[in-house]
Parts: sequence; structure tokens; C-alpha cells
Amino acid sequence: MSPTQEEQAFLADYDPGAFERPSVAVDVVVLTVAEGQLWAVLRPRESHPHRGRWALPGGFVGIGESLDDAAARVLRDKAGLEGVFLEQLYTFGQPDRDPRMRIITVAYYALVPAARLEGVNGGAVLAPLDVPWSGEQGGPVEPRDHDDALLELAFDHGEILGLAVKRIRGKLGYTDIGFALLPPAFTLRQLRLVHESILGEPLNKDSFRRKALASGAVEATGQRQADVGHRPAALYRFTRA
Amino acid sequence: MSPTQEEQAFLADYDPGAFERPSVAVDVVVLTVAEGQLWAVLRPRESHPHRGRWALPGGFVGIGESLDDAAARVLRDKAGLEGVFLEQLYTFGQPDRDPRMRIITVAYYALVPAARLEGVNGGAVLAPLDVPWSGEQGGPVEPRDHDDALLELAFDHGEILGLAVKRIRGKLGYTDIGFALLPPAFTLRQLRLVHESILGEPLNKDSFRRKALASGAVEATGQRQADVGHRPAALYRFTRA
DNA sequence: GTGCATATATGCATAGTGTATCTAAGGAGA
DNA sequence: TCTCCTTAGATACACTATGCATATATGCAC
Repeated sequence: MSPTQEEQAFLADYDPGAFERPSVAVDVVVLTVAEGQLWAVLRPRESHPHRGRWALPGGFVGIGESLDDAAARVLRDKAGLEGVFLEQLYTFGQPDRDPRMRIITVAYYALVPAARLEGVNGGAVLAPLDVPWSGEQGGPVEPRDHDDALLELAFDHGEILGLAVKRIRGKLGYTDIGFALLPPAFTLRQLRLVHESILGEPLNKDSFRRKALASGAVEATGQRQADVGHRPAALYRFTRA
Repeated sequence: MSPTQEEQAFLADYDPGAFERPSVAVDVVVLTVAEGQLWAVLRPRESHPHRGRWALPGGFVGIGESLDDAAARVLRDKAGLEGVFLEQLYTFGQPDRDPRMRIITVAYYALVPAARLEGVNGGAVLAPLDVPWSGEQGGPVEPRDHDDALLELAFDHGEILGLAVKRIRGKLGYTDIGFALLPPAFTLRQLRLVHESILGEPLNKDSFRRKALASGAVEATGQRQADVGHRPAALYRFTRA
């Protein structure tokens, strides 16, 4: 840190209003699972900088608005989603992350059942994510378009996406976030596919079944699948433990 | 959100510089383990608001300074610490969390071996923390003074402290953060006491020992304890797996 | 009906964990 | 020097979780 910055920060302790303030934004990573992989909502940037590149839905935080409220607003206005799982991820604040000015962004991630994202609106796309690392190693992930070509991301949004994937890989084992990606009634196979898609590796079918049933997190609805071309699986619902 | 806020946020998309910006600060939860419990560094507030209450070491983020740099600077200037474990925790942004103005704070947590905190300087105290919840339930924690009286905290710093404790409880099992609280050479008993103090519950001595040795995270230094009044334990060092 | 695909139950081998027991190695004090 | 106390560290065993194999069940397509 330069002496000038240090001096500024020192003085700011006593009169923060007298010094230059950063802008604060929120960006939301909207994730879903379909076809055995993760997908994220991206929007094309229509102005400079990074015009034409793809960006996370985001926006500035209002001066009287909480961070959670700002994230929920962005989710509603820019992805058409309400009432979904939404949690703070990490705050990105490198001084040069936006070339225009100092913008600190508080990243959130939302988990949505695939059915809620069928009609993605207003230029946004749902892009499948290649995760070029294993376990919780971390690093950027690579969104692709329908021709399997890489989508170029704006700012540090690749890093943000990567951290979201890393985070849900970690939280999958000891939280209920997997259920946020499923419809109200689901089969144990669907539940396992969600876990496999997030973890990027196959899981033992029988142990997964045993663990899921023993966890107390699911209960049978009494219903079964229909029209599936094989023995229909029982449908379960999520029950908070 | 009021229509005015929504309108502001909408317009801010196109000209963020034209609208009022929040101040952004960092607060650092400095934690250590000693005498079988967690301790945190607190400083008395010398001006309003919340004058006389206790606060986390903190400060405003310089306009050209990264968040990590700001946290490291606060740690150095207000707790006299350098080169310790330091990681972002969570960002707190309720509009009314500071009565003076809108201040968003990015909270960090630092983990420090107890020996590094023996001479706490400049009015700061090292306060033992009562954790009135089990597991990863979460909630505020209660710092106490030498007479076991509760210390009143400023702003939402009780909530921040509580989240830090919850976070390290969770990360203890699948990361190396426990070693950040130990000196370079330590016994397996010391390592277990760190885990027990963080988790707030006793651990099985033998299984803990087995797991620690099998993990590959520790190796024997060849040295032993001295002057301990019983069979001296072997000293180990941390080795990155 | 026959074949195919997946669901679901059961049994067994193996690995991990909790617990008990035994011996080792230091200091304190008679 | 001997005895006692305390904690270290090794070993054995029961129990549980998990991976894996096998057998049966149940739907649709033909």
C-alpha cells in the first residue's frame, strides 16, 4: 500500500465521509443441474467495457438497500426468479477489477430447479459449465454455448463462477442445498444425479440410496414415476431434519 | 424496497457515479485458543456511536486498496500482527448497522497461535468467548472480561464474532486451519485441545490420534516435551498434504 | 410372452471409529 | 531409592459405515 493510501485510510477513521468511496454492486451466480451437468445464467454485456462478453446478472446496491435485498432484486429483474435459494458467496474487491472505477461486488449464488429456468428471458442464456479441476481445488470454470464454443466472460466473472462451483461442492455433503435444485417430488436417482453433476464424479448407487434414506431428509410421497420404460421409481419429497 | 430505491438502482446501472455510495470497511476477528477455549481481540470504542463498548479491529478500505490488503493493514496497525492466517468471512450490509451512515463491512478472520498475542497492545484486550450454541447452529457469542462479566459489543460485532466461530467449526474438519493456532512444534494433545476448544466438545483421544497420524498432515520432529511431570509427548510439525 | 432397462432388497467383505486395556516414561515426594 | 501420579502411546476388539455383488421386481416396447 502506498503511503498516500495509508494516510487516507488513517484519516478516514475520523471522517470517512470526506474521502472517496467505492461503488458497491451485487452479482448473482444462478445455477441449475440438467442433463448431468451444471448450467449458469449469463447475460451479454451491451455496453463498454467488455461489450459483447458474457456477464453474471448484477447491479448496484441502493444506498438504503440491504445486500440480500439487492441480490433478490437482481435475481427478479434480470433472471425473472423469485423465492429461490439465495446465499452470499464472497466479496470481490481488487481495485482494478473494473476498468471504469472502483467497484466492489458482493457475489451471491442462487440454486434453482431446472424447470424454473426453461424460458430464460431477455437475451440471457443458460450455459453448461466445464469444470476443469477436481474436488475442491478451485479455479475458473468454462461456460459454453450451443456449439460447444467457449463463452468469453466479462471482468472477473469466471473466477466468481468457479468459486460458486467450489462452494456448492463443499456444502453438498453437510447441508441440504442439493434439494434446492430438484422439483418438489423427485426420485432417488434424480437426487443422485444432482450430486454427481455437482461433484463431477460418479457415486456408488447403493450406498447413496442407503445414506439418503437413513438421513431422514427424504420421505416417500406414495407416488411413483409414470411412462418411464422401466420399473418406475418411488417419488420422494424433502423433509427438513 | 421503496420505488425510489428501485429507480435509483435502475438508473445507477447506467451512471453509477451519479448516485450516493456507501462507505466500505473491513473488520477482523482475531481468534486464538488457550486454556481450552477461544479468545478474541477486542478494542474499546473511544468515540460515538457505541462509545465505551467493545469492537473488532477495523477500518475503512482505501479507494485504491484491495480488501485483502485493507484487512492485513488493520491487522498490522490495530492488533500488531503480520504473516498470520487471514481469510474473508462474510460481508455485512444492513442499511442501519451503523447509525452514522451507510457502512458496508467486509469481515475477515485471523487465526493466531496464543504466543503471538501475549502482549496485546494499545487498549486492546483478549477476551474469552462463551459460545451458547452447539454444533454449527450459529448465533452471537459472548466475550467476557477478567471478572467473567459480559463485554458489551458495538454494532453487529457479536453477530460477526458468532459467524467466525461457526465458520471455523465447519472448516476444522476438512481444512488445515487448526494448525494456524499452534506453534511450529506441538504435541498431538495440543492439537486435540485446539479442536476440542473450537468444537466445544471433547473428542475421542485415541481415534483423534490415529486420524491425525494417518492424515499425513503431521510428521514427528524427533523432539519431545521437557519438564512436564509425566511421560513427555513427541513433538510434531505440520506438513502440507 | 420376451427382452430390456431400471428399481429395490439382501448379503458379505472391508475400512473406519469408539472403547477398553496394557505398558512406558517422566516428575514429586517420602 | 522407592512409590505414586499423570499422561503418552500401543494393541486388541466390537460395532458401524461403505463398497460391491447378486437376486428379484416392475414397467414399456416389440
